[in-house]
Amino acid sequence: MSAGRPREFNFDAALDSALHVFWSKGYEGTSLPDLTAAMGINRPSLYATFGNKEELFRKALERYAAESKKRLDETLDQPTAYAAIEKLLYGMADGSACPKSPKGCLLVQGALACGEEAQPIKEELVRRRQAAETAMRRRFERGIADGDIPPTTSVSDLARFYATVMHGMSIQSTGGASADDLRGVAQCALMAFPRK
Amino acid sequence: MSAGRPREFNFDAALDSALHVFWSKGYEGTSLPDLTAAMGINRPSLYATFGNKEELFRKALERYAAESKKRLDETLDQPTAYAAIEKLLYGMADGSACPKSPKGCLLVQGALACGEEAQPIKEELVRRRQAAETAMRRRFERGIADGDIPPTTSVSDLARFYATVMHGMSIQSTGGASADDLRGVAQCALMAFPRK
DNA sequence: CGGAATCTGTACCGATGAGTAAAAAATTTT
DNA sequence: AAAATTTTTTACTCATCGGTACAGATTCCG
Repeated sequence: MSAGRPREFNFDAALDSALHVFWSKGYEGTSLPDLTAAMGINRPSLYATFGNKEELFRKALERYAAESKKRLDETLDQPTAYAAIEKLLYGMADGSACPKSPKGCLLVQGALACGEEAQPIKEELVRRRQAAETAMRRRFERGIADGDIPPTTSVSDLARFYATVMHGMSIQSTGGASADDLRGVAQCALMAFPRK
Repeated sequence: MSAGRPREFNFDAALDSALHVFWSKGYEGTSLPDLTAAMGINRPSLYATFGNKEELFRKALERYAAESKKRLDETLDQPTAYAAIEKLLYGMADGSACPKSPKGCLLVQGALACGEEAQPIKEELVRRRQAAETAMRRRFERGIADGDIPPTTSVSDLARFYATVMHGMSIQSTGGASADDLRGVAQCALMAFPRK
């Protein structure tokens, strides 16, 4: 153990609390008092441990994205591309019902339209959404290689389409859509999957 | 003409400027200096003419929604439900390319995740998105009556699906997607349209 | 011409925003 | 037991936020 007074809060738990606040209120909608209250620490502790508001957001985002990417990769690892996207969409529909997590996806809710000060955050989220879309596209490329997607299919269009649906589901979720509503959306979206 | 010193700015032009700022920065991301600068008026004039920030947003939203609803109704008025949704989706894809308008849809960008103070705005936007979805559902109901949609189709699921796609397109647009990218999304989405 | 009415401009208000200085408290090392 | 180190706490700074008071300017109506 290092010298000095030990910190009285749990790093990961506090970061998780911060994540939840950012997730539900967005970057701009979250104030420092919001954060310190949820994290159960006072301001100087926050600054000493996590840096300023933007750095804290990035750390929380990193945590979210790591977990998120893990689940995405697991979910996409199905025998066929169709099964992969099916599981992804229904997983998102059911995940949005979970009452302990804020509605929607942090990559969408975090900072969509914002003032100039939050612009770097917005751009970071754009990059992360791009990365998710790319992961889907790669899965579709494999689908073509595996022969379960017609080879003439534009995988970038298809990936962009399903990314779009998922972003839209995030909006629907914050708008009050139920898990059942979202399953209906998922079902419709699957009808667009290319067939030979 | 009424008595008193005449106002030196154009009401509609100023409201349009405010709309553009809210549209690109969101409700929370927009400050009063942002607004007064864009509108070319000073603060007391803004308050006297449009009320406070929230009322100004509502007036701008009303303007946006009126125009938006007009276009929606026109677009949906096609011989078949398929033609209607096709025109709607491609119209949105092309509309997002227009460089004089901010990216995305105000109903999505305006206030998605926000602090408690902006909550009423967020809820208002949810209602307006609902209204658009309802308009689409009604068009699909007509499609069933007209016999150009299979009668077993769940029109509420279908309307929610296309609403979801459009919300997602709004996200994609702010993320830098081109009109061509969005046309690809529209094309995929149309593949989900029910066929007998 | 003289109010009455309305808009413009400056200058301000209190509240809240993010961020920090500095002393007190708790622990390890010497 | 004393020194060094790190965290906590309180209290503060300065900028910006939304919103307004008030005086000066410009018009209409009598």
